[in-house]
Formats: sequence, C-alpha cells, structure tokens
Amino acid sequence: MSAAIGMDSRLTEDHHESLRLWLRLLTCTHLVETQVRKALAKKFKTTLPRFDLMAQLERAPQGLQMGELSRRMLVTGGNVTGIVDQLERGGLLVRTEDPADRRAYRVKLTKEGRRLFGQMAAEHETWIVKLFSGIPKREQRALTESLSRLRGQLTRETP
Amino acid sequence: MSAAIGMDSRLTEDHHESLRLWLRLLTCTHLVETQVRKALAKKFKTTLPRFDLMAQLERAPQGLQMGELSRRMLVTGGNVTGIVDQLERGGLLVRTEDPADRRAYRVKLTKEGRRLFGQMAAEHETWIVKLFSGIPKREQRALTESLSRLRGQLTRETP
DNA sequence: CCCACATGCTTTATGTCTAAACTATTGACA
DNA sequence: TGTCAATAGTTTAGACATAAAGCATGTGGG
Repeated sequence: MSAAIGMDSRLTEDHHESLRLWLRLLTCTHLVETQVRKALAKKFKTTLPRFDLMAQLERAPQGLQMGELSRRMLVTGGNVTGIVDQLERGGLLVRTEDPADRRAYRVKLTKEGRRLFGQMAAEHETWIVKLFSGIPKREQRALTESLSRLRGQLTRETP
Repeated sequence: MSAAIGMDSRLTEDHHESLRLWLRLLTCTHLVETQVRKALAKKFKTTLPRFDLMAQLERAPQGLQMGELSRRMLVTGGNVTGIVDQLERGGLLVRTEDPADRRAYRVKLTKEGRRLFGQMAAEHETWIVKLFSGIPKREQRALTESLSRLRGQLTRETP
C-alpha cells in the first residue's frame, strides 16, 4: 500500500516534470520572440514572420513554391499568401511563373530584398548571440542536442 | 594571420551555435503548441489562450486583476480583455468588483469554469507527458534547469 | 485641497495564424 | 482519351496578438 502511494506520487512528479519543462520552453521562446520582434520593428520596421520568410528564400536562390515555404515555416498556406503579398508589395520579392507547373509560382527575393535581408540577418545574429550569452557554449550545445531529439520525436510520431 | 582566421571562424561557429539553438527552441515550441492546440479544439472546442487564462485563475481562488493576468501570461492588456470577454460570455468566469479599487476587477472562475478546467487540465497533462515521453526524465530535468537559467537571463537583463 | 501624473482597463488599427471552402491545374488510370 | 482525385494556391471567417490612444480612478507633493 505504501508502495502504491509511492508509485502514485512518482507518477505525479514525472507528470509535473514534463509540464514544467513545457512551460519553461514556452516562456523562453516567448521572451526571446518578444525581444526580437521589438528589435525588428524598431530597427527595420518589419515583422518576424516577414524576416523568417525572407530567410527561407535567401537559402534558395532558385526560388521556392508557396507550399514549400508553408512546410518550412510550419504555417498554413493561407498565411504564406498574406505574408508574400506584403513583401511583394514592398518590392522585396517576386512571384515568377514555374515553367513546369502552371498552378505554382517560384517566389524569389529581389536584389533589394537580398540587400535588406543581408543587413537584417547580421543584426539579428548579434541580437540572438547576446540574448543567449548567459548560457555557456557547452550548455548551449547540450540544449540544442536535446531539443533536436525532441524535434525528432515530435515530427516522426503523432500522425 | 592564420590565428586571426581561426578566431574568426570560431566566432562564426559560436554565432551559429546560438542561432541553431534558437531555431530548435522555436521549432519544438511550435510543434508542441500545434499538437496541443488541435487537441484542445477537437476535444473541448476551445483554444490555448483560453486554457492558459483559466489555468492562471485556477491557482488564484481569490481572483486576479486583468493586469495581473496580463503580466503572468506575458501578453498585453488589450489581449486579456478579449479573452476574458469570451470566457465570460461562455459563463466560465466572472468579473467581480474589486472592493479596494474601483478601476479594477477581480476575475474569478465560476463553478462551471472550475469543473470544465479540471477535465481539460487532466487531459492536457497526459498529452504533454506523451509528447515528451521520448526524452528520458533525467534529460528533461537537465533541459528544464538550463531553460530556467536562460529565463533568468532574459528577464533580469535587457530593460 | 488640487493638480499632475500614474495606474487599470478598454478600444482601435493592423498584422499574424488557423481551418475550411473555393478555383485552377495536374496526372493517373480505366 | 475522358474523368476524377490529388495538388498548388487563394479566399473567408474568426481568434490571437501588439502598440498606441483614450477613459476613469487613484495618489502624492505643493
């Protein structure tokens, strides 16, 4: 009977451990995001989703389809439509025809888009490095490693 | 000269390490959030922000002011107004007068709100435990510990 | 006392974000 | 070849989220 109680409380502790980890994850992400969002707004009058989308395009000089952007950014297609619309209006990217599929576009950064993204990425990197500077590099590597394993769990399973 | 090059590349690696960590953090949070959001919608026809707000109130039987909710949830006041509006419309909480300050409310869960939250919290906990079940408990504790330190960095500094 | 400023909350304008319905094109297969 | 499900993208309705401005109440120094 005391063994049963012991098991129960251990189970509860395990549960709380996962919940606690989840809340920490959420809080840290939120805090970093807020800082970066404010810095992007202040320095470049832009937003985090726009920056993220441009970052995806930067790595793909041949351009990306809308659906590919959607998958890489982990957001829905309709969302990508809106963000691309705004960046296109601002002259930072263009929708070009996909020669192989008349339903699809190839979205590419313009010269101006590449120029601006270069500036933003450099600043962005220094902000991130500064925000994480309190964590030793060794610990950062360990964190990244654990989170990679978690990411694997979360993507491979749970259909 | 080769020493200078060595230092440069080491710096770049450090930068990339922080960026990589940040991207992993963002991705994992996003993946878990998506799962939980979908489960809450499917099982309880509700949303994550509403669940979070109710969770704050559950721990404060005497009620919380709007501003206190805003601070604890790390969102702006206007946002809290909207979410409280909806939960109040649904009969899950009430705004009661604060006897000491006529500008403020004390927001409290109703009996129905407590009942429903109890159900949701139990399911929520099992979802989270399941999502993190691929990470050994020892590693979860280490992750939580590192993230706590990061949270400290992020809240204490950067005014 | 009273006035200036701070605080608690709401409103407004704008930008994400999702789910679901819709259009157009593709491609497989009977 | 004709049909029909799958795919690429957009649109729509609704919920979050912020920043900034506005309203009401509290508070402290002259």
